[in-house]
Amino acid sequence: MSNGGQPTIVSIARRAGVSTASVSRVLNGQGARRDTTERVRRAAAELGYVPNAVARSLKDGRTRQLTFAVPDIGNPVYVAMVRAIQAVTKAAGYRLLLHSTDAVAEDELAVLRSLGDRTSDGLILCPIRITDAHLAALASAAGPVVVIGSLPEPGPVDSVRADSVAGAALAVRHLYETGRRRIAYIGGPSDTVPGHNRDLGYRAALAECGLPHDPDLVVHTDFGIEQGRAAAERLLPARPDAVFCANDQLALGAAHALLAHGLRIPHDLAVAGMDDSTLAQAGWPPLTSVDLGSAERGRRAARMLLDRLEVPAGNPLVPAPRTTTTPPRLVVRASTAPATDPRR
Amino acid sequence: MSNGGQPTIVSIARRAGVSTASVSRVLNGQGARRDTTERVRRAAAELGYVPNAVARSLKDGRTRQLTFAVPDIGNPVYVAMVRAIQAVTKAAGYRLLLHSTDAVAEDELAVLRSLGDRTSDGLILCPIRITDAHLAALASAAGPVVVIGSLPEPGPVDSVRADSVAGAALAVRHLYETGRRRIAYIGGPSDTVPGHNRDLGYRAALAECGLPHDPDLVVHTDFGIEQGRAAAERLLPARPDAVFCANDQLALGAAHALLAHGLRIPHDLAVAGMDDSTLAQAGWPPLTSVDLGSAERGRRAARMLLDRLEVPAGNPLVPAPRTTTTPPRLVVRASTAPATDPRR
DNA sequence: GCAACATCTGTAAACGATTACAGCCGCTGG
DNA sequence: CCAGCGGCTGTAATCGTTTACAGATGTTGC
Repeated sequence: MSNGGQPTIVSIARRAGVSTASVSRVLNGQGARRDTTERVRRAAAELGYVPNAVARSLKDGRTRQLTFAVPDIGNPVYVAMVRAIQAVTKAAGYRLLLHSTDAVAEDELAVLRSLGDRTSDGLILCPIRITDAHLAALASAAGPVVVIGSLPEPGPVDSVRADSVAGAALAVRHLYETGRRRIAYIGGPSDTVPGHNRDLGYRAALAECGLPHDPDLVVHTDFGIEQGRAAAERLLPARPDAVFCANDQLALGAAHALLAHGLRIPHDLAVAGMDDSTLAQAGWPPLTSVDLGSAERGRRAARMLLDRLEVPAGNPLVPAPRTTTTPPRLVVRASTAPATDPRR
Repeated sequence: MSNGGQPTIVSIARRAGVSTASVSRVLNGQGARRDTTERVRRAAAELGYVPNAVARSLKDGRTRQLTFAVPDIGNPVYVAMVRAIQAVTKAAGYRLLLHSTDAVAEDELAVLRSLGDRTSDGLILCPIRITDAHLAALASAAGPVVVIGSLPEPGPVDSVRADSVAGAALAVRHLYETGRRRIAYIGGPSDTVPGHNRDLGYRAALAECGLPHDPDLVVHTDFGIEQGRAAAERLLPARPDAVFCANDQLALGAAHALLAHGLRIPHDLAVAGMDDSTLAQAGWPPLTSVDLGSAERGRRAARMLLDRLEVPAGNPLVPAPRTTTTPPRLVVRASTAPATDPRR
């Protein structure tokens, strides 16, 4: 044996005194004479044989591996996706390759290209911005891809998106309905898709509620707890009675800043975030947030990908790319209880 | 082309009018005539050739993939490990397969066995308990394994452990030094290695500080925010002046319960957790915690694994398994500032 | 102009599995 | 007793790469 001593189908064949074809057949449940079957089974067991997945992959052109390219595993939103995806793929007998892109576009494109190396059977890509280069690369991808994020319609591939416009509006409307009138906004970087859309939702809901859009009540910054803290500091002079944040991290930071100033939440100011990550429950007081369905998006993306892979053999009809949207859901917690005096 | 239209080394050879050997050589940087080199390069570019990693793996017996078997990606501690591992493997040109075991021993053993399928070149295993079956499987693993966790000495494989005994002691001593005398403990399941060790550290530090071990001040439960809340409720009648928790999740839950009772942190009670995960910073007030070096453990595990893999060819000397321990580090935050009246 | 040598190139054999095909065997029925 | 048939089995090709070896080509020096 030229390899590391690992038994192969050949060693089994020799030991059992049969051909490699028979070994393969027995081990894969094809018919064989009782005698042969037994000898092969025994030899395999004695040698502790484990089939070489690489060789098998080469033969039948599939690896039973899927890749998930995620921008930042530090963010609980993506953790939720990883979990959901992992659960689906595991159940379907696929392994999961985790690729961290660090939100670098060049890296995302590299992953897309590397689909051609046949290392995995499909890819779930979660880009934070979508450039023309992305669209081009998606259109000519060497295998099935599902994008988690918002592609222009009609997209080149399957995609799952969150409705963050509606989600943001849900939160703002809720703040309005609980009596808030000076609703500040801490937004993420507006050149990202989520950053931009949440912005839109904020403005739309303000308009709908008949509230003016006051630039003094808006701050844009990067996502992060520390950034939320700093942003809240900058907003305080404008005397908001509520702060809506594009993200739970920002909301948590903002809440800390407010509490540090001796303000009471929700008595003096309400705080709401987005994503409904574990951070929202972890906050004090627990934060109202909007669940954009991260886990659900992961689940759906994984399913769509598997659907593409499990086309019954000899079916050349490739269905057109589909897009699905997960509905947002408002999760009300203590941080947005109505102000004690509704007329304040 | 019998496959999905993917160009292979054969298509390039045909197009460039050379043999496959030449193509391979050119593409792998071996010497070749200028003319040949150019023709091959051009043909490859025109066809958009990407080498088939599966075939290559089969040939040279390595996949450049590593597996990380993690109990629960929901836990920030493991997220930190995944991140650190991913960073190291990526830099070394390895892909990372993430396998979620859901802390099921049977599943951990299955991963260990599946090392034999040559899907990945090595495994980082993070078991939550270690049984004899684990030890046996480790000893006969089909490839290099690094365990993150505490193996009996001398271990069958490389391992990286945290010193949670010392870590817990650090926290308890800190509480003592800031004037606390009735230090309660919310522990994790004591049949897990971390659960057990943190327990030991708590007791040791109490003894060292000359404090009695009062069973009324101790509660054991599962890890989780909700569990922390419930546990704190049960502790209150015993009138502790500090709560040390085996985990940030527990600490966060406990803090919530205390605040909900109108108690002030740290004025009335100090709270400290362990792991120094993002939850600790997210808490209000920000929680003192003990960094057990999750990221560092991930990093070291990855490095040790790579060390095993990159043995200069033809070196049959396999070094004995090594064990390394990451030192704990106390991170003091607002939740354990000294009580206002030091004599209370 | 030719020998000696260096450099490049092609042929073919691996890697470990699956599988089409053909051959062999034993059985059944006439 | 033999044709025909069905079930097992073995041989060999295949997946896409890398690489040892041998053969071809070119270069240099005399």
